[in-house]
Amino acid sequence: MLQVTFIRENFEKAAQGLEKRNIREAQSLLRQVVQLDDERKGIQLQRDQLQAEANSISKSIGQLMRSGNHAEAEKVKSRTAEIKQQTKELETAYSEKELELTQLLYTLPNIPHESVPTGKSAEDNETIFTHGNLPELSESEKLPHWELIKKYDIIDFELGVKISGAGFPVYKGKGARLQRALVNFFLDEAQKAGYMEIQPPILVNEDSGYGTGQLPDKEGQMYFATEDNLYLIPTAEVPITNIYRNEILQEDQLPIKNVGFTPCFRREAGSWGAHVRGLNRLHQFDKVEIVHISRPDKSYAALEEMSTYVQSLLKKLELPYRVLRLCGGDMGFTSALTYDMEVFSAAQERWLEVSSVSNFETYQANRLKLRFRDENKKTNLAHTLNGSALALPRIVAAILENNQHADGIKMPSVLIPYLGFEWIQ
RNA sequence: AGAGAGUUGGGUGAGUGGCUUAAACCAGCAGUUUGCUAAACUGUCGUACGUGUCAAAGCGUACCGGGGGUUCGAAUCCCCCACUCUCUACCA
Repeated sequence: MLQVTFIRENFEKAAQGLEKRNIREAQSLLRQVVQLDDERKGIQLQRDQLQAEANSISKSIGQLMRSGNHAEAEKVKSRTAEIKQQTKELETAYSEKELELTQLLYTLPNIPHESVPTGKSAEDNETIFTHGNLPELSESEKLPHWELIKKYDIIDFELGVKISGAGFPVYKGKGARLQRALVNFFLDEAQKAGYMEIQPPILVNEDSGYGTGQLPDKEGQMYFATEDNLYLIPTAEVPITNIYRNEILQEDQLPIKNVGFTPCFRREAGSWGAHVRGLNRLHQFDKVEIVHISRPDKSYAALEEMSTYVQSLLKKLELPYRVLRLCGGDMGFTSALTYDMEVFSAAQERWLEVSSVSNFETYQANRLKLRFRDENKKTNLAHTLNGSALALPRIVAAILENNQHADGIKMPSVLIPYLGFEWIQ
């Protein structure tokens, strides 16, 4: 969530930022924040002073008791009743005010970076880079991936329905090998690029959900194990970033670069439609995720590094792609700047999002209490960033569609050492 | 899953209702001494919010696994929860 001190010191900038996200009444919402915080401070001052008085009375009672002056002690005691009552009231008022403030802050998204274009929807996103030529398939060799996987019997949706339900495909034979090859390729590349590999839990507790911002708003998106109060992760971002929750890092530990492979689980309630056939949207899918923890002054350089890295993967896989800078209306709630990487899927003739790389600045770190100690030994909130590198299903869809021939599908050469075969036939 | 024992600062670890402002030691940091290293000595050493200030120092409040309660006063007593260890059971 946003920091109140930031809002106080950058009121106009914050208001303009929220307006870029099409939030009406941004000024008035921010004024409310400042006012609630003022009220909170006022109550805290009264409460603390009263508490100080109570503490000193208690101490004097202790001294009287020790010196055996019980009568005097009893006398002083009687005076504490009123203070106690008042303290209790102030304590309650303080908690209420703090809760009210927090709840208001939870409703405010991150302030977009100045380079974020204004806009309402995905149509207003800015294409900043395009790479590769769009493949031209003949009409006879233009099967969408949901037909190709049947033709070659490599991914089975019906079987998934039998075992689990819609959106839980079963990967078979060369389909399963392709999954494993991609995961290993992505992890090896990340290691070469200086990332430390993490294998995190894929069930997380409530605190972790709040830390990275999935809670309180998006609990409907996560599967929940009620018996144990644990959520199935929607992305490895959650467990990996929460490693650093409530930590004060030393400056020489930064930047932190982690990579993790996990399955991801999303309920996707109510988001099914014409465009989500086949591998385009699933309840369970595999993803390799990269996470950076950075000094504030280095975080945008880190974002560019991540973007370049993700693009290098797409180039090696020989997939045509484009990079979008998301507009204010399409950007995720917690992000300050997001690049989406989309690959072209030749039979569907659509761009598919395969990675989303974001800088959250201090928005997550504030909830996470993720700080670092700077050269003056002061603690500051760190910046968190993450991105997919990469999400598998749509990559698989594009590889299958773009490389299809009449007699089989040719695998990208970079994967062949991992696969042990060149063609799916 | 059952029984028992635990959870105190970066680490070890004392502390069963008020001289605890959480001892002591180790590690860390700064300094003194010193051919160098080591050692010794001195000092310092938590977080958050508030207050104060140009900034700071200082001061106040809270925090001893988390939450609630008893009390004038809680690390200490009571209740709930989480986690750790040991034994038993089970299991890959």
